[in-house]
Amino acid sequence: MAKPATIRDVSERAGVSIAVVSRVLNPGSGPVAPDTKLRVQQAIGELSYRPRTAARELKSPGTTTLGLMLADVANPFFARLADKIVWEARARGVNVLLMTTQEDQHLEEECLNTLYERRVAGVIATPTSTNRAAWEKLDDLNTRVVFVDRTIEGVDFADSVGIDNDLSARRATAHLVSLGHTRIGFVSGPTTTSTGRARTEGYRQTLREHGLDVDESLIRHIPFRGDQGSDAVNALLSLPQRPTALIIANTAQVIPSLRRLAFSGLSIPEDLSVIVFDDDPWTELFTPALSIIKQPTEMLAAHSIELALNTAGERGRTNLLVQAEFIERGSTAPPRGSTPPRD
Amino acid sequence: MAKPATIRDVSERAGVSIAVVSRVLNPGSGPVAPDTKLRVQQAIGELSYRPRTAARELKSPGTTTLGLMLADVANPFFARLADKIVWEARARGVNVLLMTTQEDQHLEEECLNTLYERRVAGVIATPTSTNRAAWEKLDDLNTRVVFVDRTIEGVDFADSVGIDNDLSARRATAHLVSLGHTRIGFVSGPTTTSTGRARTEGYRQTLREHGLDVDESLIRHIPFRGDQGSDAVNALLSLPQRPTALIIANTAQVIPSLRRLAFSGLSIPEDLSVIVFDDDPWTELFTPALSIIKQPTEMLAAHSIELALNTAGERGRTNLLVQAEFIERGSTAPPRGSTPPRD
DNA sequence: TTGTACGCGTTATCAG
DNA sequence: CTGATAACGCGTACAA
Repeated sequence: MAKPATIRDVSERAGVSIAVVSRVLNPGSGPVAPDTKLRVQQAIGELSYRPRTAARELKSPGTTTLGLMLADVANPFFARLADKIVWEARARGVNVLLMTTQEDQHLEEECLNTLYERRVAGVIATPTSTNRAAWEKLDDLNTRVVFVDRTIEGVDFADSVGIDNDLSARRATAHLVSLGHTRIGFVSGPTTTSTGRARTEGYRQTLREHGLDVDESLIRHIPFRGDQGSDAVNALLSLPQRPTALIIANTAQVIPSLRRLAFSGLSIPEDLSVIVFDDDPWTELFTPALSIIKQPTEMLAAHSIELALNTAGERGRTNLLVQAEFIERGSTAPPRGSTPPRD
Repeated sequence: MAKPATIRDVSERAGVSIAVVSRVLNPGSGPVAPDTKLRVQQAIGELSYRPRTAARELKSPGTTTLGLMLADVANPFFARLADKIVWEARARGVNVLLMTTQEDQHLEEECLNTLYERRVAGVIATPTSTNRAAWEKLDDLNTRVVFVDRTIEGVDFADSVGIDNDLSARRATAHLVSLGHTRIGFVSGPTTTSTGRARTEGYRQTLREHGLDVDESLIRHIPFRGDQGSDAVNALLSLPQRPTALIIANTAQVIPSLRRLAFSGLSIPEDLSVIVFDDDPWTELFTPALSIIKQPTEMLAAHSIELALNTAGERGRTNLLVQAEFIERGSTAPPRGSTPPRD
């Protein structure tokens, strides 16, 4: 009920001017006599005074807030990312404004505008669309923009941090090929996304390098949101020559895909080898334990923060690719016998 | 590089005063001639002007920001909650400041101070400790405080939203009893938490109502963070008379617990029936599909927001308990044979 | 219908 | 070492 104390209240109580109080509040901004300082601190304590952030921000051009714009926090991968980022940010004394785009261009633009209005110090985002104008305004503000996990083209002032998608897909594919698989289904993200494209490319390349044909009907590009993983798996399993192995390179679709697999009656890995891009702990609890591509969430978070809060250096100059680990568990094995599946 | 336009720049370009621009920006705050309005809007467009949030907040006592203080966003339950809350908040034009306490009193206090300084409109939190002084300062600000999922005592001005923990535990326990189980292990949260206590109480009551003894050695209270679920399960299985059923009422410990179970060689549900408090999609993919207590995340989120943004009504008057659903799947069955386990 | 002038809480400048 | 005062960008009485 009582109005919060202002810097003026403190100054009066301590019998000094507001300037002195400010200097006590921001050490290093000017000299203060030891005993004066003590009086001020006491007054601050008694009034339980706290400087108002809004007023502070009004003066200085920047803020101590970071924008975190993710596609979807319900996705455990993004959730872990958010957790780490919030943690790292806190350690640096900055707060995180969380927004979700739900993979929607329109929402994304709205978020970008809000972030602009709030003059956030930096933005860490999983971009959904090339919203040139909106992104550019942030650049005008000198705001650091860091793309994490994905990238978009046409925004050249943004730094980026992600995993080596191409290499990750290569590893997964090569592993299956080395086991003897020749028909490998591949479920990936939309071709409009950098991750969707890079992973598919790694897959294609690896097959070619091993002298195998690339059967386009084995590749499925599906959205991150929704349940299309189920349909995609269904389609793959209904192929005249069904695949003997499957790579689910769309993390958001792992669960729907596996749900469909469970209904198929196929046993893993005897009938079908499976590798998923997902390092959620439950993948180890699945029967059989799933072979995975594990994304180093902490690394992604740490690098993102570093770039987003780094005032030095040119913007858009850094494009980090951290390696994802392939962990072999029980869901991958040589194809059944050496006879191809009947058609 | 170019400094962002201010309201003054717009007024000059449109050949009007800043007051008029402000009125165009905040419709309803005063009359504006149609053609003037048009000129102003055009100027705004040309300069791509956006009012600065910090300056806005300085005037009005409140803000359009909501504080979301969760224990841990890496926990999928909280992640889904955050996702929904961010979504609902956006729909109401408010932004969400995300913070995590990691179940740490000290961090919690730090967060509360930050939220105070920022004059957030409301706070939705999973409280960790009774930090009377810090919570009270928010109350002085007239800030709505809503506890979600958990509650603490001594903060009587806070509203709360959670599931009916007592009833949920009763349902789970009753189900197992009705199947014929008499020795039911119970893994719950710390006794210092409202959820930990309520769930355990529901369990105890139900056993008593059915004329069964409450064997305290079957009850394990473990922290939310860490991997103690593994040890707890280990201890329960090592009991002279091991339980024939297990309720894991500590969502954060479900995975560690199940991991330990997987090593035990026990088959579910033949050797051990299992019910978990967790509605993550993977619980359905587990073999066998897990019987669960499903928390209605969307409801929790919707109610929380409603309370946190509701300026009307007395604070601390509302304590919502939404029902959690028991979903029977494949992990529960009558105990093996009718003979009690040998001792 | 429009413009002027002030206040919001803080920090920075510059004179004492 | 300290104090008065001018910004910062926006909203809003109040005057024109």
